[in-house]
Amino acid sequence: MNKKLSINDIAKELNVAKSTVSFILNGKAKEKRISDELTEKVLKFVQEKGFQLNYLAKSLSTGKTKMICLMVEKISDYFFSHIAFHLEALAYKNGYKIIYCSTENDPEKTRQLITLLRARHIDGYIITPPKGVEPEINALISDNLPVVLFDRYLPTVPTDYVGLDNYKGTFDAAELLIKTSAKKIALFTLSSVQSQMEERQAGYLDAIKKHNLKPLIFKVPFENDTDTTIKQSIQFISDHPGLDAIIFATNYLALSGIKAINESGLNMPGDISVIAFDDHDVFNIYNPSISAIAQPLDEMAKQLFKTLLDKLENKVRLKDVTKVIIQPELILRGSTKQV
Amino acid sequence: MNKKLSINDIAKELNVAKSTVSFILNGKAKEKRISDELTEKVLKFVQEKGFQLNYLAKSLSTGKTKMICLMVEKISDYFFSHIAFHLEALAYKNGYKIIYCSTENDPEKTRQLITLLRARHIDGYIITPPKGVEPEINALISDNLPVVLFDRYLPTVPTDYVGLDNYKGTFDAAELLIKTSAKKIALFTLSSVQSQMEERQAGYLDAIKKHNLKPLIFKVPFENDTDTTIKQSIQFISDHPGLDAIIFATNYLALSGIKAINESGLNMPGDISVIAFDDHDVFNIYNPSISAIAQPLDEMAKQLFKTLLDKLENKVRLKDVTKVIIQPELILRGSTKQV
DNA sequence: CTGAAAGCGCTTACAG
DNA sequence: CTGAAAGCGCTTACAG
Repeated sequence: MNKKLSINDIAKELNVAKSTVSFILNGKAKEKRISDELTEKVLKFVQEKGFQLNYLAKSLSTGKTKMICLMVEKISDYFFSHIAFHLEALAYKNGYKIIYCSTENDPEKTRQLITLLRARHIDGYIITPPKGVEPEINALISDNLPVVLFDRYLPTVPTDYVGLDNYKGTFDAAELLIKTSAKKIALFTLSSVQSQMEERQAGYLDAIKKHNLKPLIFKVPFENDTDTTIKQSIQFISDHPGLDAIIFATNYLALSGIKAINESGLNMPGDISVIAFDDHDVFNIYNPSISAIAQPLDEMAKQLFKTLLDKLENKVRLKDVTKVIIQPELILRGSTKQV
Repeated sequence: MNKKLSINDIAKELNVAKSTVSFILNGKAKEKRISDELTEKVLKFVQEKGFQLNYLAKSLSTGKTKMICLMVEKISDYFFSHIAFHLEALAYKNGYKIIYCSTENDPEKTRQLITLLRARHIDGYIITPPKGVEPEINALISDNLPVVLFDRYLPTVPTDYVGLDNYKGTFDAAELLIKTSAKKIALFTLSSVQSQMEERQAGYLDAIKKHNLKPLIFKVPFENDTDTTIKQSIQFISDHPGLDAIIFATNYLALSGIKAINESGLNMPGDISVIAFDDHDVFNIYNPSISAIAQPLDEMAKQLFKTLLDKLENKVRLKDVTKVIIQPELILRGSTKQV
């Protein structure tokens, strides 16, 4: 009873050709001019027996695994785990399974992951790439594997990309703060050369410049743990008296920064206004609630999957490069003064 | 150049038997008494060419895919996404890939997922099961597929389980609150029959009973959205004046509840003490910081993977059932009074 | 150590 | 519509 049924068994049992069964199971009955009667009969039998095609065998002969890889910086991050959830629904609806993995922004680890996954014959890749893996990603592309980068891109890799208009996010946030008459606005960001971080910094700088203010940037070392970031944030705040607003370039920097603001005995938004990049469940719960530049997670996942699927199903030619830039949403809450 | 090398090509190129190459690649050179010289030669060639075994073909003939399924309630939940991250490291180190999916606690969806994954010949399953899928999980087990349940279990399914000592978590939390002389302690939990929720409730009830207090339980409907939960929490709090402590049975209930406490104009811990089940990054950041009954994520993932791997590698017989109960850690922070 | 061979369970031209 | 057959790229007894 443990023995799995195969397409062969079915063919024998029903006295039809193996190929006929295969055609019917793949919905090619009409195309192959197989009688409705026979089609019915086979389908019914398969139903009753609870027969499932062996996907391994199918994959081996078709070359398609119907699996995609979701390679993010860290699957436990709020942003990535939510993208994963939305992506899952879309993938499964279209018959795809998702294998996830975390690069931890380490090029060497990322290279190994790509190698491992290639051996598995994954059909397509969604990747938040660290710098330094350009050759490996280009190799995927030149082997005709669809690759969609997201959240950050690599300038020298000509492939699909889905990401936020990061520049607009910080630009608008800075202008909003200026409208609430903030004069000394800092950006807390990462000491990182990732494209999305550079865009966020550029947006901030341009807004500051436009209004003839002085930029003030605190770069948090990428490898910091939370406690260190909090300590350094407290130090920065005390080194810059009169600081009246902070834009945080990521939500976890915001969480540490808010702790630092509290510990410095400052009030939000009375002493200091705050806007965080990337919304987070708790920003709404916090007291005061925290303003945020939100990335529309659902929309982003949709665009990501659509872009990949178009390639997987050959609706778009592999060589055609699609860039989707999603508009951020500035959500004002209690941590910023009213305009 | 795009054509992938196969084991056949290598055999021809090097003028050796295909089987020899296969043996060498699978580390059976010694066992098969193949000369070191030949082994070297093949390995070197493979290195140079960057040859990768086609895993699909290998899987088809061995019946093993070296893939495991992580089926959780919702991959974007803090707890599950962190388990996913820890599990990933362990899995990859051992040559396994992980396919994730979310049951959303829906038995019908879960059944479909199991069917889909079975067709993919996944080697093993880690599942947080909703009630109602007992037959499907039992079917996996009787087909000799390793299944480890976690976070919650199904009493009628005799298989491995890794979970927290939920009872002890709430029991200790309630006793701690009683020590801080709280008299009117409520439990906010879900209207859910999941085992872990029942254990948490039992722990609370027993501690309350032991100290001759009156239990006070608020069951939040499972299908609530956040805003509804907040509103209902505010209502509950106002319906119960003198409430001086709340234990939240999940971290997201705590987040809503804390919002409700704020909006009710109450102070933590002055008016009301709070302890949340499941720690969360932001509990440490919040002002005041929030006490929590922490699940050791790293330890839990380790035990989960070890339990599964023991079965996958036949270190433990399939029929032997392992139950691992992990001790919670009560982390006291600013939201509870000092003892 | 080698080689030929069967088998894993599918798909897909091809001839009828 | 059917059937025989090759092929996908491996693994693994088996005989030498």
